[in-house]
Amino acid sequence: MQYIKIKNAIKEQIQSGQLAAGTKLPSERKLSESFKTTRVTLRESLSLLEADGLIYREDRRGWFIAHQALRINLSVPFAFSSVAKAQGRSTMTELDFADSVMGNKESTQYLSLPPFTEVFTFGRIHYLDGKAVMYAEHYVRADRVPNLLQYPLDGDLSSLYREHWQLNTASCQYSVRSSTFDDEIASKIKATMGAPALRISKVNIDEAGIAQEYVVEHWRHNAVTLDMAVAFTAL
Amino acid sequence: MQYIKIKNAIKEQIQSGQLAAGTKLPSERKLSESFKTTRVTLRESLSLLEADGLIYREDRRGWFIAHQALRINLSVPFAFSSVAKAQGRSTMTELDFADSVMGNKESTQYLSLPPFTEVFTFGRIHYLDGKAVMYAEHYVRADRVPNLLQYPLDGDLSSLYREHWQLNTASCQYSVRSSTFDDEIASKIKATMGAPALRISKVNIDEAGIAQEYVVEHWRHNAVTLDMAVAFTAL
DNA sequence: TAGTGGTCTAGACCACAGG
DNA sequence: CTGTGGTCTAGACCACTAC
Repeated sequence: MQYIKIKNAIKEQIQSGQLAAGTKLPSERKLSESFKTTRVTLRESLSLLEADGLIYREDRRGWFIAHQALRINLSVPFAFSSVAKAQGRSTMTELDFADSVMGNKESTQYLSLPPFTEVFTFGRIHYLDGKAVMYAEHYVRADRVPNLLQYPLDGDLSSLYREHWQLNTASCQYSVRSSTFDDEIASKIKATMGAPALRISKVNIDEAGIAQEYVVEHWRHNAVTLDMAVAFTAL
Repeated sequence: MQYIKIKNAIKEQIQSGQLAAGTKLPSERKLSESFKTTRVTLRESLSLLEADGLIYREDRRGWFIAHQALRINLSVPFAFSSVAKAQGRSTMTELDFADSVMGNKESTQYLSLPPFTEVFTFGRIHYLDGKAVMYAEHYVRADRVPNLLQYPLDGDLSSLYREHWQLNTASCQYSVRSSTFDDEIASKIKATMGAPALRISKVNIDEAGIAQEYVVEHWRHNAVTLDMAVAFTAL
């Protein structure tokens, strides 16, 4: 099981702090040579480290030392950028597309809308320390946010909703599961198809109990740790 | 990219409902032959399907069609067995080990204990529909549950704590992240080392706000989906 | 243009599972 | 004992990245 040994050797190098996050590893050919093995075996080690979250890859660009995971506390309302800033990380958000469409099955279901209702949908790419770590698909009830698409969609959305339409999120419903990147999303965040991902879906509900936005976030699996506090009401 | 095509072919077979959950796939050699490729490429496809959660493997036994994920709602107190039963699934819990030790760094930290405090620790293997899906490590303040180790530890723990020591969990702190199985845990649940996993850590806190138990759950990544509802107090 | 990662082939040996 | 999955070798070609 030399691929285990290789994995551990690389792991030690990383954890000893020799290598800064974001550093590119040597090429697979060089690594396989220095470990006296073949690329196939070496890639086995790299895949393990990727699954472990210690390294990640950018499609056709190579392997890089992973950054520390961002910690997100789901128990409080949060904006990606402010959470990151509080942890000393830099962020950027990029609008991928925006459109007005007939709601699909998922969005109408989560937003409790009748079929064929208009929804605004848009996709955003989120960067952490210069690296794309998450892709978010948004679905918003069109009747609640008229002309949404005329506003800038690459900033803090909750502020936008509040300022222009007096909408606040009073509660959220989350669903979290492990998944992988499909072809389309992988290419948007320069990941490889099939790479491990964390899928977080979120329904934002206003004070009146009406679901107004449905978001599906696709995270590079090692980029985030979710925290939450739950208080049980007396039974 | 034939491994994509093979992946999709197998995926279709599974999703068309031809194959029941838990069914073993044909051997890798047979599959690679019928897809006219090599085992290396075929295993690439299988790995993708594993990451996708459609199949899983048991070490050296082969590949199996995955069951549907268990949905767990973290917002309410729950027992593994009752949640599963409500979803029509059968469960079993097995005690792996139980011991009294000096708390390690992690457990003393999460339980807010001074160093060198005694804690009870035990491990449990959780089965869903006959398959091992999760391994849980428990750390409990010894002073709160005297003689804990003399009681049966393969049942519902919250009932046990309540009946014998009048302990209730009033709130929980969760932390969720993607990870992989290490050698030890993999072998306990017959997974393979490095297979994708979901790591859920939980601190149970009583009515007085004292942390009494720290639990780390290691889930086969496709075996569970986490739901939660969060209400934000007015700001 | 040179080198890289992504993909693929055609074998091989071993330890373990299951009969 | 047979067949299986786990591991490994020594190549190869292509499309893309980085220069």
